[in-house]
Order: sequence, then C-alpha cells, then structure tokens
Amino acid sequence: MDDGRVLTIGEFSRLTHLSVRTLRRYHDAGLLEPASVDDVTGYRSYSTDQIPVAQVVHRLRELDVPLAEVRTILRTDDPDTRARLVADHLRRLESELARTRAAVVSLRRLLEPDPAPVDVELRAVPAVTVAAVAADVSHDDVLAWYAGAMAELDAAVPVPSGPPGGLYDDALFQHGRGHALVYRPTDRPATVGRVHPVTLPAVELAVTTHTGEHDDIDVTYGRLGSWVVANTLAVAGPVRETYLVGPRDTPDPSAWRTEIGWPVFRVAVP
Amino acid sequence: MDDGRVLTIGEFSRLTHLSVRTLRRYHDAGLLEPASVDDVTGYRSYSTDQIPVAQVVHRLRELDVPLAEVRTILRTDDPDTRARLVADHLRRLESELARTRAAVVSLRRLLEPDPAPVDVELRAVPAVTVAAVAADVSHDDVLAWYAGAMAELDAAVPVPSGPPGGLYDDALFQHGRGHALVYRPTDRPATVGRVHPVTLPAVELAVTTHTGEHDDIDVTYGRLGSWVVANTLAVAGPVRETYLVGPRDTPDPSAWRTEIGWPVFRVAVP
DNA sequence: GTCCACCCTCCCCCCGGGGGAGGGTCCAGC
DNA sequence: GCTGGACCCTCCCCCGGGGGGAGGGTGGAC
Repeated sequence: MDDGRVLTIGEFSRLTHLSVRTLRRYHDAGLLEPASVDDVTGYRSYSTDQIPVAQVVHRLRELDVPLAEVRTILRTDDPDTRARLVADHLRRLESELARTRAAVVSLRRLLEPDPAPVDVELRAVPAVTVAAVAADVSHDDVLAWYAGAMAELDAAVPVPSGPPGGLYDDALFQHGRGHALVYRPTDRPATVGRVHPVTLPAVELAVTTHTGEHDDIDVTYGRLGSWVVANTLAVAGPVRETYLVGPRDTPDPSAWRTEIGWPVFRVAVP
Repeated sequence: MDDGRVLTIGEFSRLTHLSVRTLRRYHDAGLLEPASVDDVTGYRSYSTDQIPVAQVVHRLRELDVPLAEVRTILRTDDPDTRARLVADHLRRLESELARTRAAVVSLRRLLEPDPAPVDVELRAVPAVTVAAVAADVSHDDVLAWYAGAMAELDAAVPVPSGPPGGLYDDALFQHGRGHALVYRPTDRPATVGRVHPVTLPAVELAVTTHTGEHDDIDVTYGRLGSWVVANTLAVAGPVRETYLVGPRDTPDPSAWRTEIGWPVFRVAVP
C-alpha cells in the first residue's frame, strides 16, 4: 500500500469521520501521530496508510476505551496481545451491562409503593474466632475478590460450623475502596494461604434479612437504617453480612437469604 | 413514618452509601435538599424520610441519568409521568447497548487482517429530479429520522423508478449535526407533506458497494477513501448512499447491499 | 478545658472533547 | 502581484459528576 499523496488534516478528517479537533487531540495524546509535521507552519500531514488505524481508534473510542488504553493497544504489534486487551475491555463492558441490568431491576422495585415493614432484631453477638480472608479492595473488584476468597476458604475449611459471612468497611461504599473480610466459622481455624484465623469482636447488631438477589439489597439497607435511627441507635463499625442461603445452596435467586447486621450503640435520648 | 431523629450529613451518608461530598453536591444541585440547614453553622440536617429518596437518586445515577433529569423525576409526584421518564431513559440505555454491540462487531472485523481489495468504479452521474425529504438532523437522531422520512416517501411515491438513496452532509459526521436528505427516484415528483421535488446536481462519483449490515460501513468508507486518494482525486460534497438491497427487501442482513458514492474531482498531479 | 471527629466553603484535578478567539498560510482568480 | 476565503495553528474556557485537599469553624465526650 503506497501513499500516493499526503493529506491535510481536513482531508483526513473527511475520510475518517473524525473531527479535526479530535485528530489534533489524538496527536497531542501520542495516539495517532501525523505522518509528518511542518516545522515552520506546524501543519500536520497524514498518509492514507493511517486511515485503518484511525478507524480502529474510532471504534475503540465508541466502546469507551480510554485514550491511554487505545494507545497501548496500538503500540502492541503482537495481534494476540492486542486481541487480549480488546477482549479484556469487552469483558468490562459485559459486567457494566450486568450492573446496568441490576440497577434497572432495583429501580423498578424502588419505585413501587413501599409494601413490607422491615423486621429487625437487636442481637448481642459474642466474639468469635473464624477462618477469614481479608484485603483492601475496590468496590469494582469486590465481587471477583469475593469469589476467589470464598473458594479458598471452602478449600481450607472442610467442615464449617455455620454459614459464611463478610465484613465490609464503610469506606468501601463511600469512597470505592476499603477493607473487606470474608469468613467461614470453624472449630479449628488455621492459616492456609490467604486464610488466617481472625477474631471478630463482640458487638450488638441490628439484624434484618434480605431475601432474593443482591441487586436491590440497598433497599433493605435503607429500611434497616431507618429502623436503627428510629430506635435511637447509631451505627458503629463495618456491616456484617451472613449468607444463610446463597448461590452455593440453590440456583433459585428468590430463595437466597442474606442476613444484614449493623453494629449499633445506643444514643442518649435528648 | 415519623422522623424520630434528625441526622447529620455523616450519619445520613453511612445510611445511604452516598459520600458526604456527593450529598453536598446533590444539595447544591437542588436535587436532595437537607431537611434543614443551620443558618449559623451551615450544618445540614437530614431526616430518615429522605433515605428512600436518596436511594432512588443513587439508582438513577447508577443508570447514568443526568442530575438534571433526576431532579425532574423527583419533582414530578405523578407516578405515571415518573414511570414514563424512567422508561424513556431505559430506552436510551437500550439503544446505547445496541450501539455498543454494533461497535464490538465492527471492531472484530477491523482487527482481522485486511482481506478484500476494494472494488471502486468512477461514474459520471447526470442531474436528476427526485422526491425527497430533507432536514438538519443530529447524528443521534438520524436513524429515527430516516425511518420516518422513508415511510413518508413510500406513501408519497407509489411507483418509484429505482432504489431509494440518501445524501449526508459531512458536518453530520464531523460535528454531530448536519444536513441529510433521503429520496426515491420517480417520474413525477410532487409535494406531499414533507416530501418535495429536489434536483440532485450532476457529479462524478467514486462508487463502491458495501455488503451486509451498516455496523461496519465505516470500514468500506475507509477503503473507498484510500482509493480516492490513491487515484489523485479529492472529495467534494455530501456522500451519496443508495440502498440497493435493504431491510425492506430481505430480512437477511448479509444480503443487504449499499452503494456508497463520494463526489470527487481530479487533483492536479504535481 | 482540651481534643478530636466532624462539619463548612473554596479551589483545582480528572476525562474527552466542543466553542471560540486571535492569528498564520495556501491557492485560485483577477 | 494582490486579494479573499478556506484552511490551518495554538491557547483558553466550558461541560458533568464527582475526588483530593486546604484552611477554618463546631460539638460533645472526657
């Protein structure tokens, strides 16, 4: 493919359907360098060879691939690596799609008139030592991290003495990063890989149970929060979830049951 | 639901999983006003009644509903109107999804090694008077506009003398808005509703044919562009598409054939 | 009375562009 | 050779939906 003629930025723009402005930005970002730049006038020149490259960029941007990542994709001339990077992004899009669907479901439920009164129990929980995996995670990764950690726990704790659970720091929700811990109770916790014995402190918990998928678990959180405040309590410490019935127990999401426990303490009544 | 206690912004933040920062922003945006604000200290106070509202906002934001639209949704207390607004946004998400899928398909094709050499014909087209619908449209609306205009054309032109086509101004691709015109050739063009007789000027066209869905029509555009430049021609005027075989002819997308014609003129060879 | 967590406002940063100002350059027609 | 207009350049500000952090005021538990 010989470049019979060099193109001005305007011509190149018309041929690629990328705006002149955007082409200049891509140049500045080191993403699509013009074939040459006149030192005196600063005029950019493009070659026809660059049309397919520009189209790849166009497509990747349509998929909301960040410019920086487009750059790395283009810099890689190994087609396998390139395909992998693209596939990674496609996976991200898939999970984004799943998130969107979950939000839609939950929104529908939220807009329905509020039916069920919340059923909350105040429960004193003693300190207990469990087998746990803990880490600082970001909110986006927490699901994947949870799956891995729970698999490791299952391998390390052949005979659990109760349903698994998790503790989630508030910062995880507030700032997208925070401490998370998943555990299985067992009589003989030991250290295996990432699994360590951890003693969960005694707390007083306001406990309610969420039934069904986790898509709209925030609704249950909200009801629990209202109850806590109405009963002149305040929240202190990470939330505790206990997975009474989950995907490991039954494939039917409507049968899942998750206990949510919020550590509370009594507020002086004014 | 009585508000037993007022909450500080921090407490409200923990109960709703919205960051303090975000709550302040929502206040500034007139989206989620605190129950009261202390005139002296500026401290915001929230009521437990606002927890469900905050959750609705949270969900809508997860769906990327702009703050301004969230505000209108909340201001409307008619549940039907509210449901309609939400449904509108869901439709937008759906089309976004379709766009993403199309981009994925096209990207896959683009990353494959370039197989087919392009088959371009240079063709002198005489001026012709057709029945046409024209408008300034935005790129996002062009598909919907096209469908409506073509339906109106079909009604107004019972006996067309050839396949339908369209002319698309370059600004439409460059800046998201521009002039578009769809037409059906006929022996007796008349004015009916939005349909008017229009004389398309004589041009010299570089013509190639795109086969299949329009998802990756830009690839064909790119090949055509390369050919045009390689043959020392330049582009002048709106692109012309002719829908030889389309959805109206067969439901099988792989059989669709779209002729793309780019008005060109010869460039002086240096 | 002191400490510390909490709250306030204000300003700058991120991304991927668009809009526009203000000025230089190229080329066709006269 | 001159002029007009299309084209090109850089630079700065704008958008939305927040995050990070500075600098300072408040409230309540000890």
